[in-house]
Amino acid sequence: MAKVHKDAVEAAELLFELMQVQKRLFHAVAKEHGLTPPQAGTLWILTPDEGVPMSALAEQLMCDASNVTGIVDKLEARGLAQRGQAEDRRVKVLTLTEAGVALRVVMRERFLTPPQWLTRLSREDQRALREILGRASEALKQDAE
Amino acid sequence: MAKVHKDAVEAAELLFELMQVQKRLFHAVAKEHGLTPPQAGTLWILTPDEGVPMSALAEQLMCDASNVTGIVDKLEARGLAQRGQAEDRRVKVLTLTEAGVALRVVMRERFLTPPQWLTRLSREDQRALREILGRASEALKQDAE
DNA sequence: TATTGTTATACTCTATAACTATA
DNA sequence: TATAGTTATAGAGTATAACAATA
Repeated sequence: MAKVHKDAVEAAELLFELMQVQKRLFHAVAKEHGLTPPQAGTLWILTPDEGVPMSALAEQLMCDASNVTGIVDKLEARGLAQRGQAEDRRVKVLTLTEAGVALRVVMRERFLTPPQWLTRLSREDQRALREILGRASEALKQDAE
Repeated sequence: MAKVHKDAVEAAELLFELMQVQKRLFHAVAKEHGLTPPQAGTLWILTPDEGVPMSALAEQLMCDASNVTGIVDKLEARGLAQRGQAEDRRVKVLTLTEAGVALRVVMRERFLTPPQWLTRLSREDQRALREILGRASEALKQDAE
């Protein structure tokens, strides 16, 4: 087993700490719009571009497929999302309604506005952070293949 | 309002992506030990050193104080945590049992072992990441004061 | 036969409000 | 009066298992 560098351990701890801050923000933003976290998560996952099968949504929400039925029912009742038919007639694809797209934009803007702990870093730190996380993200995508 | 640099926005997006990976891991680790996420979160928050009031736990778990009662009941039933009396006799302080401390150690080791996307970064990137996140974390603490 | 989504069920989480015991 | 924790209640999330429709 490869030796894990001390910097990696400390970076992981710090990252966990900052994740808590982001999690708190996500809860707050969802609540502002009268959404529960899984409902907000669904709105986050759905794109204006293409439909998402129920099963894919379940995987991304990290829950059983049976739960997705109820969550989507509520979004559909609020007029934010809708079920559609796919080529394979067993599959139902989810899309956002116009209202859903609009709410998604608002939430994303609110949530992706960099938090203060990030904007207060120097320009150089911001740039370095973006580059390093970008490399990490690339490595992650190669794993998935 | 200060201009937000593009690097900050992209870093925030990348951070969100990596958070998903960590969230998935947390769910998995909790499940491995037969704990629900809030139960595992409580085990994470409690320390071997000092007791934590129920209200403080509720704040950290981001839920109403009334929920904490049931969550702690379950941990107590499993012999992982226990309620104790504080000086102010209205307050109940939570502490970990021996078994609770042991399980906490196992979970923390499993969770804080830096993920592959982090360990595969170069030594230089790991060090820079640790330093930058450390500065961000410091700025965060000053906010709280 | 296998897969997708749904339904049924039971348990957990969650917020709100009312209650108790302290302060 | 105010605060910490509990209880009661109702709604939402969750996993498991069984089911219908489709492949």
